[in-house]
Amino acid sequence: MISKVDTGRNGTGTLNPVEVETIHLFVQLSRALGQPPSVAEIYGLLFISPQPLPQEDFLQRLNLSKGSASQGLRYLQDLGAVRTVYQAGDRRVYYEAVAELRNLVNRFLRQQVLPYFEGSGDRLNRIAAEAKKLPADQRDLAIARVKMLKSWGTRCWVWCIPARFITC
Amino acid sequence: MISKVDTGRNGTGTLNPVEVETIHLFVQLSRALGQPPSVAEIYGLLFISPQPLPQEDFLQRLNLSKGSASQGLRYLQDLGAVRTVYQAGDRRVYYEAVAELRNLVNRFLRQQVLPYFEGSGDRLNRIAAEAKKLPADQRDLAIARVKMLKSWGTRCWVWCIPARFITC
DNA sequence: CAAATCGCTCATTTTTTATTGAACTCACTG
DNA sequence: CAGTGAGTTCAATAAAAAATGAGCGATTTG
Repeated sequence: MISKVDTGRNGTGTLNPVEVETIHLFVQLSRALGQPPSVAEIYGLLFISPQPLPQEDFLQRLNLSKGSASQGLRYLQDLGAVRTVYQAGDRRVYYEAVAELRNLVNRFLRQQVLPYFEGSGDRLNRIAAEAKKLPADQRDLAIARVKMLKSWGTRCWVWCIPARFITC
Repeated sequence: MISKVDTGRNGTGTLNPVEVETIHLFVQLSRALGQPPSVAEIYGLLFISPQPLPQEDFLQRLNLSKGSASQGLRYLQDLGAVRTVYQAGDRRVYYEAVAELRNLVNRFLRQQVLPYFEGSGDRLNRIAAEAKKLPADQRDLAIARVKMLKSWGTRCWVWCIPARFITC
């Protein structure tokens, strides 16, 4: 991946130095955040592209397989990091990056993190119930910790997601 | 891992239900954040423990290997998620969880994320320099995007890290 | 309607990551 | 100073994750 490089405009199957470096940055970042490299490559390329790109571009310019491109784009779309654009007279679906940090962080927290604190199964409430049954020397701390975990869930919202963004 | 369960106080080699559930929650969370399960298990157990624990406890109660416990604890300590406690009359090192969300997030951002935006190699400045050489139709967007990436680095600080925490 | 295009799915393969445990160091202890 | 316990390191192994691509179905085109 990220093998072909040229120095001028991006002909088919090539990446210019700015694209290479940008993609590389996203790939590195993705490691820290536990995201697959192929997804980072896709987002990186879109992030630096002046115009929307069809799937084909990812296959050719990033040397991705059809599967990776398809799944990666879907994942990014679900995450709200990418949106589709319809191009007149072209059957293919074009993609463009949604390049707003706040938006990205919000959605990441909402979709990947919050569920564990507010899962429909209400795991935290179950833990709290169990905690009350513990022997005295463990109970107090356990109850306090569970309360703390609940507050973490709440804090995610308060912290990063201004009211105008809460639409779901 | 997380195999032995009992319902009373935690004898050697066992985990009570609250511990199991808490650990499980952290293990799940760790997936979303790209952290190894063994690290999550260690942190989860410490998080819910009323008193500091020595390495031995992780070997026995979580069934971890010496290597995992040692490396995991070190990793958590480097991250500032765990601190050591000295226990009178015991040669072993005891650990306790640092359970402050802000602290954890700060350190994670500072250590795992920020470096890519402010690396000593100044990757972003190199990208910016390259961007200026691009043909007109790509240059403007590229320059804007690089500026945006720089602002992301800055935003990390402004966002989550009140001045009183910046001590390094 | 046959042929071509686009893109998805998912079983398999490849690659990466995490875990293990034997061998070691260091510091105490009797 | 031999023996023991705590803890680390790191090469080997096991486990998990990511990537691949053949095989589909759906849609368009001539």
